[in-house]
Amino acid sequence: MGASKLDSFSATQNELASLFKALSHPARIAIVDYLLSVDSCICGDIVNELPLAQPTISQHLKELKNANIIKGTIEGTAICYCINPDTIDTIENHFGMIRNQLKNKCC
Amino acid sequence: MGASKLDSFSATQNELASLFKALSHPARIAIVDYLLSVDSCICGDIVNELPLAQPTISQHLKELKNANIIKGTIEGTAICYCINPDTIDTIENHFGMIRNQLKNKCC
DNA sequence: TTTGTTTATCGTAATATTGCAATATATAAA
DNA sequence: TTTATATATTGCAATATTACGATAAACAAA
Repeated sequence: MGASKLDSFSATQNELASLFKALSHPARIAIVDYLLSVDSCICGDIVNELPLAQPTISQHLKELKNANIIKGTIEGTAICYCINPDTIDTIENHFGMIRNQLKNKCC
Repeated sequence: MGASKLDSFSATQNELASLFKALSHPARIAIVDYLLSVDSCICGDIVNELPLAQPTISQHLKELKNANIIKGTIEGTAICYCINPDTIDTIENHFGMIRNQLKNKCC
């Protein structure tokens, strides 16, 4: 076979895995880093920042957008992408829960 | 081509991406969930908990171990796997930094 | 030593991801 | 309308991931 047995896991487990998958490529981490470093939410020039072709960047942006990690607003010809703080919260909360469960454990 | 251009990104970006990649599969999320739900750090029976064959689980455990998300101690014939709190810290800190950078931004 | 138990590795098929050239689409400006 | 600019989509080759049967390795108990 191959390809994961998604139906065998809970919705939450699949959603979390999708979020992490969206962040599992260095180019996408670099895009998030760049969006955080830019003071205003101007974008598009991400293509000039990363050593990847425009279609590749577009693809990575699409994945980040599908995962709700970034959001894009059309601004004339350009598109203004920026981080979606809600999704950051979701992930942060998950690790908070892990931290809570880790108390009272061995290891 | 295909396969990612790892050399083009910073060490930190690659390391973070690797961490997230280790968490990017529902089976591995389920393993982490299970390890958190079990009071003591007894393992091995993860195979009975998940709808996957033993070699597949072993492979997923290996990836989690390589990413330092879990650690395993040999205990006779069995191996006791448990969460590595240090790596949880690392990821949590990263999101803390993102949260800080997000203040004073638009969106 | 032989047997049973637990975990790891190998080999391989099915599928998914990555990257980019070529091209399409959409809008602004001339 | 024509031209330039910004982004998305398509198609495809290279590579990586996922899953598992078969088998190996490591060790405890009989």
